[in-house]
Amino acid sequence: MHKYENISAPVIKRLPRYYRFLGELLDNGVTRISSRELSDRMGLTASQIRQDLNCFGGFGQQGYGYTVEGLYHEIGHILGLDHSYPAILIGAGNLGKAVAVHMSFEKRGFRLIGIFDNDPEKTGFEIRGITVFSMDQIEQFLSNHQVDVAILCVPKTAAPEIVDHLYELGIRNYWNFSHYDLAVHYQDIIVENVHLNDSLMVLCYKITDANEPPEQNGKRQLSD
Amino acid sequence: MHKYENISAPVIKRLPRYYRFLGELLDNGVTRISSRELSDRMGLTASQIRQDLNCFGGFGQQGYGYTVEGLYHEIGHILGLDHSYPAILIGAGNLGKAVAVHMSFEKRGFRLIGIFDNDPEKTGFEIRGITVFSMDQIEQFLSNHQVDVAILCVPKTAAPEIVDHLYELGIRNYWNFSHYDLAVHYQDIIVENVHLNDSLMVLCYKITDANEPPEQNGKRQLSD
DNA sequence: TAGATTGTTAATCGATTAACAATC
DNA sequence: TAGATTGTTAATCGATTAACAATC
Repeated sequence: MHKYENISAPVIKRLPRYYRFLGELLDNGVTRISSRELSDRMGLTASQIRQDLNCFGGFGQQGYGYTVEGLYHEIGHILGLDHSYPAILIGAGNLGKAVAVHMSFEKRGFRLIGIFDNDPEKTGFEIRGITVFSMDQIEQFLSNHQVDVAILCVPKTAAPEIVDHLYELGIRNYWNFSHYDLAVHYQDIIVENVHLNDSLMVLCYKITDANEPPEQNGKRQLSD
Repeated sequence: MHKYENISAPVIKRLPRYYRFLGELLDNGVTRISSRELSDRMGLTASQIRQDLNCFGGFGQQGYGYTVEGLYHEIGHILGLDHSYPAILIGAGNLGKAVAVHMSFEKRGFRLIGIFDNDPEKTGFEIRGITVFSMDQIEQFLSNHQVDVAILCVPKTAAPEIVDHLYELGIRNYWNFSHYDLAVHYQDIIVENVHLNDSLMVLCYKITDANEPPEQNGKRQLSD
């Protein structure tokens, strides 16, 4: 099914955005679209869209373009959204709670089946219909449930020990909100990082750079 | 002060990570470090570190390396963390609340001075010592307070109208958690996106691709 | 001084854009 | 058939890596 080797990171990162735009078009009742038209709406080149799509196969038709619905589902399939990887959330603080309540895991290839926290004050409560358990109970939980992914919403300081434990118990896929650099410490794992602090600092850079320009020249840098 | 033009997006995105690692070294009492040593710890090349840093100036010393503390502060300054840009948060749902409570704005060049939400059920409460106001009160608030940044934690459906309003009131910098594509609609703004759904889908891709390999070959793709 | 490591130039690699033949 | 638009190859552009002279 998935036979895609050597797809570059930039291409992979663009897929969700294609998916989003195609979903909107679908909602608006648009049935077909050319790479040119899509590129105009998304603010990139038609060439890039065609190159990106052709990493995975020829989904279009010469002289016609792409079927919106077809392409939408193809990309969803490429992304693997038709899976339902069982995931557990570690850390039921503000961020963890927000992630648990906020995300549509089911539409994104996952399902949340467990929530754990070290703090006794936080255990026992229900979030999204899931009871928050103590970290001590993870091992037992994992022996009863297949778990593919751990979502790390713990402070950096707590992360090393927790990950060490999870790794030992066989978890190899991580959605990492902590600022612990997982990939540096473990080689055979899959990590997707969400570093909010980093993002905020990048924003700070952009604002600072735009507002304190060199004397002769007030150009903006519109990167990303 | 900030005289950095044409710094590429990849370089800018790496700066927070340098800052993070140097902060750790500083905490651990390390006083000097070579590009080689740092590259080993971070999992990239020494060449890249030297190239990146030399976009902004020569912070090292031949034969010695870099002073950890000096470089840490230099990068903090490059990022603009010594600012205190006043920011308002739009949307006090789970995500907005988490962002408000969770982030150390002061360490990242910002300060949170206002929170707004459309839902009357959410207004009146205090989050992080800040009373949540109704969206109707934004205009008045902005006439009394300098605000540089809006943090958008609103649903995609609500975003266009809200941004239209904020833009009209002069807000040009956005930390965007909504899935509304700001940059496509407004050209003269600065946006830093946090698209959690996109990140989750990228994780889904990576897992799917690693677990359903081609017949003859189970190579992993360790991108990013 | 000799050793180490930077700053910087040159070489390589990869990603994006342009062009166009294939074809619906 | 003629027009349109893809899939794909070639050209360009940019980012990363390697090399080395400068220098602390």
